[in-house]
Parts: sequence; structure tokens; C-alpha cells
Amino acid sequence: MTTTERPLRADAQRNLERIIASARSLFAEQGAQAQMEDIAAHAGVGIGTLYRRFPTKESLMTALVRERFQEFAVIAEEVERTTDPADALPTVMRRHAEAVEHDAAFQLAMMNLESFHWQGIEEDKKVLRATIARIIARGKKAGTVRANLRVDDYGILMCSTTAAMYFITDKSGWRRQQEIILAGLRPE
Amino acid sequence: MTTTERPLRADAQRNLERIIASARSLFAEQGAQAQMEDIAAHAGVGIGTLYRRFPTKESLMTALVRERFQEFAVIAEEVERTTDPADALPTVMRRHAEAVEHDAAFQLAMMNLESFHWQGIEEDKKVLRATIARIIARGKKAGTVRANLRVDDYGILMCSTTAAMYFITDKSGWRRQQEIILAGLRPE
DNA sequence: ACCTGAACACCGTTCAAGT
DNA sequence: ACCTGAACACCGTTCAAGT
Repeated sequence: MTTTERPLRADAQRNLERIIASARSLFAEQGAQAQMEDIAAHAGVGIGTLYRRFPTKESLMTALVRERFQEFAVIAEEVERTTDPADALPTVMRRHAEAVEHDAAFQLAMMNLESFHWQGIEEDKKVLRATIARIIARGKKAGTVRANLRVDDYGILMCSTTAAMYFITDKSGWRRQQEIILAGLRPE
Repeated sequence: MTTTERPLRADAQRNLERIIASARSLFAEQGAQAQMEDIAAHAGVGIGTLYRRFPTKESLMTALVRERFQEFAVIAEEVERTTDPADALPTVMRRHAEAVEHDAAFQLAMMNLESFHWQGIEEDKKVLRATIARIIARGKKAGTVRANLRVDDYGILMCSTTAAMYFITDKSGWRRQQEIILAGLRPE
């Protein structure tokens, strides 16, 4: 999994991007039962090409999650650099949530991944996880984060916010949700 | 849906119970991709019998959720009757969670229902929802529940706890999770 | 009324042929 | 290297026949 792949042929690369974009839009529209055939067609490629890149439907969903995770890592590092340690944790959580606020496909994928843990996305998690761990530690030191919070809690807490985005009809109902969680994160 | 059904024939009733028990155990073991055929076989009935009671796989999962919801209603009423209004909300949430702590099938079903809302289980929700609404209102009056909490938040908050049960490997990791949520529920 | 399971349909996945 | 789509396999669902 430490795959340092060499670049794809130009057309293949374009196809890959189209596939991902199509997957994102069809999953968002139709939910998890959007069909592989339809995604391929929407991307303008044969079904075989889709399977060449993503050997299973689940691997395609995972790819959607993975892309966002990489974005999450960038966001987390930026927040760590630029935000007061006392506010950093709530800030990342909000920024991460906002990053996927309109990505129904991601929200869906998070809930449908057969065994997600936030462990699932092995490599991508590492950097992100390390950054989050530091942010949490500093928050504790600053006295704004409850002592018994663990890094592993982060994933599920975020997961529950994305679920809220997907389920709550009210446009930005997830914010009230997250506000509750953020309040709970503070020391007693 | 205001179906007041007359009782099933004795053998049919027994089959129904077996089907539900089998579904619970197979979903718990194998996740959502447990097969209808296998569930029928495990229950000792033909596949046709399974479909006679549950016209789709999703309706079978919904049934598992529905049973628990009825139990939830009973629990909520009991808590309302016997617990200090100031503590009632955290108490129901804990008791509801404990009720499904070992029911992996329920946890899974909650996450897989195509459009859950907690709205999904129409009739069963009503009583439960009304009780929860009163508990929340009294909690606010007692000053132990934040003012901007809505009844509809309850479902998603609980949902995130069941997700935690399913995902967190740590035996009772969901308790720490819920503790955070409960803390967040209190006024600022 | 209820049960059964063979048959059907749909959709995820494979693979031989093509550039 | 990569693309294609017909063919295959699996599994959810139906329905004609049986008690």
C-alpha cells in the first residue's frame, strides 16, 4: 500500500477523473444503489474501464472518502499552524464538516463502508491522525478539551456529524448537532 | 398503516418469530449482506414464506428497528415516571443505548435504512417522540438541558451512539462517546 | 391461510478480443 | 497500457402449484 505509482497515460487519467466525478454525482443523487454501469456510462467509459481502476464498488466509494481525507489532512495542518491551541479542536471539526457539507456521496460512503473504523483508510489516516492527536493534546494543556478524549473518538464524532448532514432535512441542522458535540468536548 | 391485524395462525406466528430471530443473528454475524435465502433457511422456512411477511429485505431490517423502538417507548415512559426531570434526559439516552448495546443487527439496520430520519418508523415513533419531547421540555425547565435542543435531534444523537457501538472495537467505548454527547446537552 | 422452491430479473464482476 | 462490452454469477424477488 506504499504505492508510489507512476503517472497514468493522459487519456487514462482523464477517464479516472471522470469516473470519480460521475460516482460522486450519481451516489449523491441516487444513494448507494447507484449502478456501476450507470456510473461508467455517465463518465463516458466502458464498464471494464471502471473495473480496471476500481475492482469493486466498495473500493470506488472508498476512493471518494480517501480524497476527502487527504483534504482533511491539509485543513488540519493549516488549523494547527494558524489557530490558538485553545480553539483548534472545535475549529478543525467545523472546517472538516464544512468541507463535506455539500458532498452527499461522501456522507453516504462514510456510513456504507463495510467496516469503516476511521482506521479503514490506512495511509491517509496517518498524517491526519497525528495532527489531530497533537491538536487534542494541546487543547487539553490549554484546558479547553476534556481529559478523557482520545484520538479515536474524533472519527466517530465526525461521522455522526456527516450522518446528521445526510439525514437531517433542515438545511444546516448539522450545525446545531455539532455545536452540542463541541460543547461536550470541553472539560466538565 | 393503522393496521390492527388479527392474530396469525399459530404456525405462521412461530415462523414469523423464527424469521426475526434468524435475521437478527445473521445480520449481526455477517452484516447487511447476509442473504435472504440464508435467513429463511436458518429459520427453517421457505424463501417464499420470508417474502410473505417481509416484501423486501429493507422491510425486514425495518422490522428489527421497529421492535426496538417499541421497547424504547416503554423505557422512555418508565423513565419519565420514575426519574427526577433534571436527570431524565441523560437517563433515557443511557437506558436506550444499553437496550441495544448487544444488538449488532439493530445498529447495522439503523445505518443502512435507505432513508431513516428517525421519522421512518411512522407509528412507533409517535408515542416515543411525544414522551421524549416532554422529557426535554422538563429538562429545560429544570435548567439541565440546553435551550436550543429539539426533539428531532434526539434520533441522530442516539444514532451516532449506535454507530459508535458498531464501529468502536473497544468493548464499551460508546460510553465515553455518549458521555461527551450528554455533556454537550447541558446548558452552556 | 399459509407454505414451498424453481424460475426470473437485476446488477456486480470477469475476460477475451481489440487499439 | 488501456479500452470495450458480451457473458457470467450471484442474490433479491415473484409466482404457480401444493396443503
